Amino acid sequence: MVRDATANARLALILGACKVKYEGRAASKLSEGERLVIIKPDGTFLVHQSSKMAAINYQGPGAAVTASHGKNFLRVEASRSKPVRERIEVDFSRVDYAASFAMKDDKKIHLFGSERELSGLLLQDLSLIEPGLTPLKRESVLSKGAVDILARDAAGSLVAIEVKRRDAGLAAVTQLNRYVKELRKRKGGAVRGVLCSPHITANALAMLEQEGLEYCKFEYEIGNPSAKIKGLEKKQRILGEY
Amino acid sequence: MVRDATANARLALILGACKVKYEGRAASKLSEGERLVIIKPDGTFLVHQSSKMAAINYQGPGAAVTASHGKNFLRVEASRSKPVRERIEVDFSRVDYAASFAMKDDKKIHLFGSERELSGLLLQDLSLIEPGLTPLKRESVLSKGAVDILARDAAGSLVAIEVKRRDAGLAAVTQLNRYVKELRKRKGGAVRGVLCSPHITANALAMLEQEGLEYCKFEYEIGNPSAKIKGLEKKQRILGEY
DNA sequence: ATTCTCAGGTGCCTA
DNA sequence: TAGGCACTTGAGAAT
Repeated sequence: MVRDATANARLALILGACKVKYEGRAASKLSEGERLVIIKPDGTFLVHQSSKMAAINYQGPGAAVTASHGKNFLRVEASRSKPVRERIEVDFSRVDYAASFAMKDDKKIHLFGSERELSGLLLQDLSLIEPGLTPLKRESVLSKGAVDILARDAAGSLVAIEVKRRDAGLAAVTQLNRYVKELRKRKGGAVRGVLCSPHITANALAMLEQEGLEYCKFEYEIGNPSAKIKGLEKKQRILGEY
Repeated sequence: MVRDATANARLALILGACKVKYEGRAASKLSEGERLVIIKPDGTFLVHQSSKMAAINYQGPGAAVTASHGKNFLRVEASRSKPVRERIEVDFSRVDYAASFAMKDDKKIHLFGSERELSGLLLQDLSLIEPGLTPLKRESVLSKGAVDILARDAAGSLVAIEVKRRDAGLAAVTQLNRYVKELRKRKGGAVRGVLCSPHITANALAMLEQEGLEYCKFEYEIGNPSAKIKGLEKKQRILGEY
């Protein structure tokens, strides 16, 4: 069944008691228990336990799957050579269910409320952040990463805006700081940095202020087929250093 | 079947043609196609397409699953209220397979080669990084995050060591930089920062050097039941600023 | 409950 | 291919 499934790009399901061994980027051992093994038409190989979202062992698209069996056991293996040589070995002592299915699905998901979408909404009306802001560029690529929004303020300063769809933490602040520093070095002149998110952690806010960056809180509502910026609240700072 | 499975903490599998709608932290729509729906005993709800590792729609442990049907359709819903109110709706126009299974598995995976393990190995012999290093603390907690290893060098300087099990990028450098800056502020005196990883990106190395931090490359081998540090190669720097 | 970091992260996109 | 980053990130640990 497994051989037929992999040969004909069908979905294979195996449920039963098994041990699992993995060696590759890391290594793992999982002693006997009941698990669900999923082999997708594209070679994706998943071993699921009875709880949690993530597969406990896995192999990405393109894995080579082989199966062998004796009188009282079934062994299924999955291996690939990229990103490194990896191998999963599943040894079933008992199979409760095994079958394969054709599975046709070329549909792509439409996701609303992504950071990219929010960034686009903000770009359409930068006055929400501050009056007098003129949009310059979206996703402006620097040598290290890309600024979500690049704008110019009423005083002529460059403004780098980083958007986060959820909590902004320390990483968001250092990320923005990197962009601002590179822009100052490359373009010279005054460059401001504004972090926009629905929430920021206390540590992140402290660091942000210490670095001379600014924060702008916003809320959004996920409607259909899009998201809406509901409100903005600017954390005002005295910008003496500019 | 679904009701029985959720009531008795059994695994349920449904395979068929369906549309999927999601609304919660974000929102999504997926038009008709053949998918595999997995409902785990703990409430985990997964919708898998025919390719890729990740579930295209999902709900974590604790989701409430309900099912309803008419003559020509089956609707399965999953919802939860944390972290926010969320809901997935799967509408089947055709069911190819549906069944539930008991699934007992309390085994925990043993993983080898984690960052924590590597960090522990390095701690056991810091001379691998540099002669004269004395271990002070593992996972030393600062106000913002925790340093992997804290040590003192031959000259009496504090050394913050950040370990990455694979590629170190810009984020790793800013992370280490944060720790070093906080240690300098809190403890005063000379504080060095060393990033240890098997690989570092060119940008990250440039930034690291510009910030006055150091890099130490290492390789490791995943044996069984553990990992071994194979070799280390120190990127020497003149530390005039200390 | 908040915040932080790791993950065999995965997946996406761009130079 | 390499690198930078978002993700309905998930999951765990510490405060």
